[in-house]
Amino acid sequence: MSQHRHPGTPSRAGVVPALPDLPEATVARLPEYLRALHAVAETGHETISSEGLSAAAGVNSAKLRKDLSQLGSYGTRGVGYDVALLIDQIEYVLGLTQRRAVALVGVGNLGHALAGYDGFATRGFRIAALFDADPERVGEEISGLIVKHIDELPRVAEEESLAIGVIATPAASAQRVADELVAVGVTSILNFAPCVLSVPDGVDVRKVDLAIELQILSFHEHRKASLTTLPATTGGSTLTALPGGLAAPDTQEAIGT
Amino acid sequence: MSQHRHPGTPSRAGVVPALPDLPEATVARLPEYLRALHAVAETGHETISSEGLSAAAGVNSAKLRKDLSQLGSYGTRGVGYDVALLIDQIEYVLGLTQRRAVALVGVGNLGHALAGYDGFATRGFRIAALFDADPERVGEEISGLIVKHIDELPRVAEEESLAIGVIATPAASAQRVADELVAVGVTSILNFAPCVLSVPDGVDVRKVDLAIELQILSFHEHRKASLTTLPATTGGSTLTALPGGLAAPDTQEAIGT
DNA sequence: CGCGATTTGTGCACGTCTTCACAAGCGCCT
DNA sequence: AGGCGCTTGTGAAGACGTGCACAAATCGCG
Repeated sequence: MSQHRHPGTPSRAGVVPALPDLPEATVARLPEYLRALHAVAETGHETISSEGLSAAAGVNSAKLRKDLSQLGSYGTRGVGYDVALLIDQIEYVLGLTQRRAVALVGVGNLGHALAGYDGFATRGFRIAALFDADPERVGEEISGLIVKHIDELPRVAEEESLAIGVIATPAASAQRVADELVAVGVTSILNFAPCVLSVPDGVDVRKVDLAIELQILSFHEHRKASLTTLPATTGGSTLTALPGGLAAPDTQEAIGT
Repeated sequence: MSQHRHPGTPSRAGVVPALPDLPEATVARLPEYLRALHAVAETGHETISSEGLSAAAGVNSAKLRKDLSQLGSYGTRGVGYDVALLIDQIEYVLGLTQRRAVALVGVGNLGHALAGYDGFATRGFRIAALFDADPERVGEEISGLIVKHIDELPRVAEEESLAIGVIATPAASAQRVADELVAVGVTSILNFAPCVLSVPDGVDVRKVDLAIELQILSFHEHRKASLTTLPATTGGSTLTALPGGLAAPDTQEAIGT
């Protein structure tokens, strides 16, 4: 949908800087800005201030301005940013002007959901093929796509231009799949398997581990709990507060694999 | 499985520091160390050096040592770290000595997968209840749990001690669900909906946006592509390299909602 | 018992990221 | 035309995170 047509685009509108190497922190926030901008666009506003957009994106307004200024100066002082123009710029910088093909490997529990996740389709990506190593799953249809055997990866990679791969296999298979993806020319991998992948230079890997996210939250829960119970009791009771440490968790049950 | 019994635990073994406020960056890595440690434990090694563990966790060894030193000194110079002891310590710091109950709201595409994800169960969490607002889904059984209507949240929250909530609803419902979770005492939220949540102070929110991860990868793809094509042609051809900018992506199709 | 090999724990320097604060620029109103 | 209010873009300072390099500590062996 190219409904973003900035009204009075002057002659040199749409000029973008020559992909200056943006700070990673900035790159990681651009997609969030983009999402916020689409939301703003739907409300009908044609411009938005850094204050308004930063609120919608959940960041500090100075940080947002600095981030956007790295793309070039697309704001107007006293007015704000042109929503449609900014959307175009960010999409260009992120390389979303073309719909990128993604290969998804592993159609187990999580892979199944990812294959059906419409957020990929609506935000610049197209799942080009589904793969699995389990012969039982090959042939199955998932949201309009037929699951292929992983051995067909090289053939499919030739037909489509596959640059991005998503790994949703068990950890034990992840490294092997990664190697195969790299072998057919994939240079970006999104890894959902709970393990570290080793890849050659030039290949980017991002990892998403759902359990890790919960464990980080668990830490904060633990901290909040120890903050509210410890200072309440002066000497400490439930968890004995010694000058140098707490009672050992030795007797409690440990959790693990 | 409390099979981690460090052999010769001296009298004051297991003493942990009183939850010093660790740097966020360190906290975010501890779960990764924990996962690597479990992997090492399965190989039978009783101790591991910072070099070996850092390789398994995919980080710099100095960083790992500094991280671990913040928990207290649990390594032995010349030897390394006691695997079982370190597992206990990290699990304690992360608050994983108790299996935490988690409420999952939204059993659509993604929520369905999360409900069946065994990584939660094996790494310290228990999905206590599933909720959805759609009456059609209420009553459905997913991996042993019956989906309840979101209105039953307060009742369930009283029975279980719910401190962590996972939101896997569409973005439009996420804020409302967050408010309801906070209302029943949830103080940590893992948000899969592509939107910013506003919550009171003291409530932690972590966000996972699958499309954003892909968009970040897309940026790097874009950059890699412009690096390999641009320097090849001196003056720039495909993407005209002007002193201040490139040709506009104006004519190309924009992607978005 | 002493020595060398090994590995931890950390001081220090460097780079990155964040935030404040404000000058410069823009549009609108009079 | 001029002034006023609003907003961007950025300099500078500080907080934070990273990685090197090395002293201190421990073990094993002769």
